[in-house]
Amino acid sequence: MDSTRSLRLRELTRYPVVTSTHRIHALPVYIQIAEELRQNVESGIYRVGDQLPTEAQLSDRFNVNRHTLRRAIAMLRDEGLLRVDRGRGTFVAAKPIRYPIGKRVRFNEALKAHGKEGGYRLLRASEVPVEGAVARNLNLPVGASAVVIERIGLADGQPIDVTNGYFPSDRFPDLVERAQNMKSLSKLLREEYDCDHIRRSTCVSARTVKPNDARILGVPLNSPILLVESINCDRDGTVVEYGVTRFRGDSMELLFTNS
Amino acid sequence: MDSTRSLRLRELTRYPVVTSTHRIHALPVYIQIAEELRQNVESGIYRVGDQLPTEAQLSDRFNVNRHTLRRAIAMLRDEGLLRVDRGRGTFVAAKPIRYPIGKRVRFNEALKAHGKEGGYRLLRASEVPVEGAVARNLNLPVGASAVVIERIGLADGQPIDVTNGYFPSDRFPDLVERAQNMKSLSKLLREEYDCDHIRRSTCVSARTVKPNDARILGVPLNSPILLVESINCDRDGTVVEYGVTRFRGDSMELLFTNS
DNA sequence: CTCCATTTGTGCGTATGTATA
DNA sequence: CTATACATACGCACAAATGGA
Repeated sequence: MDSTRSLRLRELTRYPVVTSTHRIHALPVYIQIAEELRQNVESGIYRVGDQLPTEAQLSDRFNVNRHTLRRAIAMLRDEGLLRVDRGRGTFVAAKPIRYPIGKRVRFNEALKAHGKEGGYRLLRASEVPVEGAVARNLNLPVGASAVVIERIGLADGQPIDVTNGYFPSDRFPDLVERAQNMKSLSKLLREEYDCDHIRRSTCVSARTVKPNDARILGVPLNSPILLVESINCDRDGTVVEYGVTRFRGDSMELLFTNS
Repeated sequence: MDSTRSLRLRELTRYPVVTSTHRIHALPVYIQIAEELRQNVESGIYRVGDQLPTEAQLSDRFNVNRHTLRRAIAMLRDEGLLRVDRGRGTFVAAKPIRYPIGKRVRFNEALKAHGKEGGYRLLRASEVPVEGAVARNLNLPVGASAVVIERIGLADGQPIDVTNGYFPSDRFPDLVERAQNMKSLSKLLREEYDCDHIRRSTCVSARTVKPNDARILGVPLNSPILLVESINCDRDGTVVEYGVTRFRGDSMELLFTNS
């Protein structure tokens, strides 16, 4: 049998009709199938969360052995397009939220670009004495006072990240009280404290989630997270926030562009 | 017993002498101890890889209960400064390599800044037909030819990352052959192909390592990695490389700055 | 709870086309 | 040319997980 034949598609009406205008001949069949399925997802035939036909059905539709089809599925699973649940089926994976990192901190805007409703849930707002990395990055002596604001970032109600933001107490008087009912932190800083809140540096590494964060984010233990340390400044360059954010690794991408 | 007393240090000559100029009074003892130890590490009294005194010795030195000392150790362990091996001891953890992400791709320079010798090991250089994300990002039709260069990034001989770089074949003729004995990829592109290799965008997410990468990087399965997709352009803005890099999460930080 | 159908995961054997020495 | 190694594809069987009766 010819192992590099092109696809012979048995086009069943029950399944999305496949375009046959751009037939590919030289590529392995499993890659051709992956491309077909990718197109099906990108063109909206299968939408996020949808269950794909079973492996048996798909291998029938593409007229290939189940192994061949599984290899195509595996490719798309590896690149994050599909999610395969043993015993349940194959589903279109939720696209990771792409968060562009620029000078401004625009979390809600990034979510809206994905058609999601952003939001925060305040866990804690209190004054603490600074130490370690917090003291160092805020340029405060150890033991000085800072306001820590711990909050969960939500996308359509689902937890996406946990952030501990540290603000120098003397720059932001009464921040603890004012943070209680805020809707947007950027807005609060801008309107109440005349602070522009510009991102100076962002340091990214990968870790495994800690038990407490796993509980908050609703992910299993040993899940990967993006650990992001950000230093945000005022217009005059003084540091106004040292933030430590733990993003869910599976549903978040940080995009840095050189415009 | 006063839980917020300051440190009363029994300064033993066997241990590094502690500065007593900046006595702190209001902070919890375990934080004061953590600050002391952090200072000890930062000032070079304990160096990377050194074993700290045992918990018993340290609790004796700081005149506190072992539980109090352990809490200080835990803080420093959680923030990555120390590494605690059950049954062996406590050690100063290797500092993560901070890799500044700018317009230019300067991996070796980043390593030299950490006093490490950079290097590459070529795993594969071959021509492949493109599909999926590679085709999309290189703006090539599915099935077109690209050169894939798979290489391990080394710091002092230790694997730090695995990168698959995809280059359009027609822009880089004979790249497969020329890549065999190259020392620097940037240099090769610049000198042989008159290509400037400027970073356009960098997309970061966190994943768990795949078995093959775990073997290459020498990390256990389920370790977190930084998955970095980068798109690099020529002077004229055409895409010349689509790269997928998997960094060890524990020993690498990516630093993005808004200059 | 057990039982069972459905669905994905894994292993082995076979065959063929492609690339290389 | 042969010999070898590798990638691709198919067929069959069973294990493991899920979910409903």
